[in-house]
Amino acid sequence: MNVIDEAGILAISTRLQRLSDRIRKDGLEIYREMGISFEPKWFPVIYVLHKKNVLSVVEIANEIGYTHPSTITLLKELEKEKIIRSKKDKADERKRLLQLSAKGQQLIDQMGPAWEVITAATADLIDTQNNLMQAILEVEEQLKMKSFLQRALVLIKERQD
Amino acid sequence: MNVIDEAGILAISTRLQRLSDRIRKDGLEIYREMGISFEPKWFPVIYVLHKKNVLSVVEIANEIGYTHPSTITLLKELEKEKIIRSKKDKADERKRLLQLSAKGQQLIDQMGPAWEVITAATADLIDTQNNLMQAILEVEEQLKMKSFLQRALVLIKERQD
DNA sequence: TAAATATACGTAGTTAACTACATATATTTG
DNA sequence: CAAATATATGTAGTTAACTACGTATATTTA
Repeated sequence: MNVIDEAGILAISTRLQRLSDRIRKDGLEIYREMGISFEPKWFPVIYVLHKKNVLSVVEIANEIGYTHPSTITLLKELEKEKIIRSKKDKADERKRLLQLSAKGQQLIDQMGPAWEVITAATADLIDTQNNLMQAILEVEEQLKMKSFLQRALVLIKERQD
Repeated sequence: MNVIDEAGILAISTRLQRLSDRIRKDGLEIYREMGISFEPKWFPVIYVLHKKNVLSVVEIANEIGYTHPSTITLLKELEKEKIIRSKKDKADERKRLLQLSAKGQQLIDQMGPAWEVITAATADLIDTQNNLMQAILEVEEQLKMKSFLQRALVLIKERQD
């Protein structure tokens, strides 16, 4: 990956994705290694239901930052696995409310130690001069202030003058 | 995305992907804004052929860090767009050699300014206390020394003792 | 309060990467 | 030098996200 490495900042999106992928793949292995039948892609949904108890489809989607169709696909899988269950909201018939099942609760208990391991291993991995997690947080702050596109548009405008 | 944000380091893979996606989408807009008909996903291939002139399929795949089937799909698209062309390697009949076409070269010339803008806008975006590009480089170095999985396995082993 | 709009959920199809497998040519080895 | 192995390319099918669009219910407004 010589050339992409040389391209540096210009290929930052590709690099971020590559890194994400690598970490996710190893994440799957870690769960396996610890005897937990769990897919990393389920993490956001499981985690949010663990923290918030009962949420609707769109609420979950917003919390985890996915679109609702993607979320629905995940929810279907998790319901099939009997990790979560759903019921209609009586107050608002449009809504479907999701929560962890007993099996899901058990899974959470099992996952506690795995999460500790993953957290510690990640902390170990990113403990460098420029901390990756901090960098992500800082860039997300920057994006809140001004999007990447807006920054570029300013530069394009400057060039035209 | 409150909860995922709170999960912090535990959801780092999700965060990296989200960031990559956001930058890529704005990247597409930047090219459009500058009147260049170009998709960000083509970048790695175009860039490597710009730098190295003539390469085989697998050489390109290795350079850009994708699998060869993914690379073949990209090459097909680019050939259809007449941005690159290919010929058999006479010395090794298994190989197909790729290079930029005249149209591809023109595209490169057009893209120079866009790359400058993207580079500058990215530099602006990630110029925070913990520099994202540096953090990526450092983590990649860490991974070379010891994979994420290996780090986790050490911790799992410690727990068992 | 009927009509217009907004919200919640769902389905269908797309995208951009992947893995697994197949085939052709080249290289190495018994 | 024939057989085994390695390399290069290609195809088929999968995955995990997406966008676009449709329907049902709730809310707002003329």
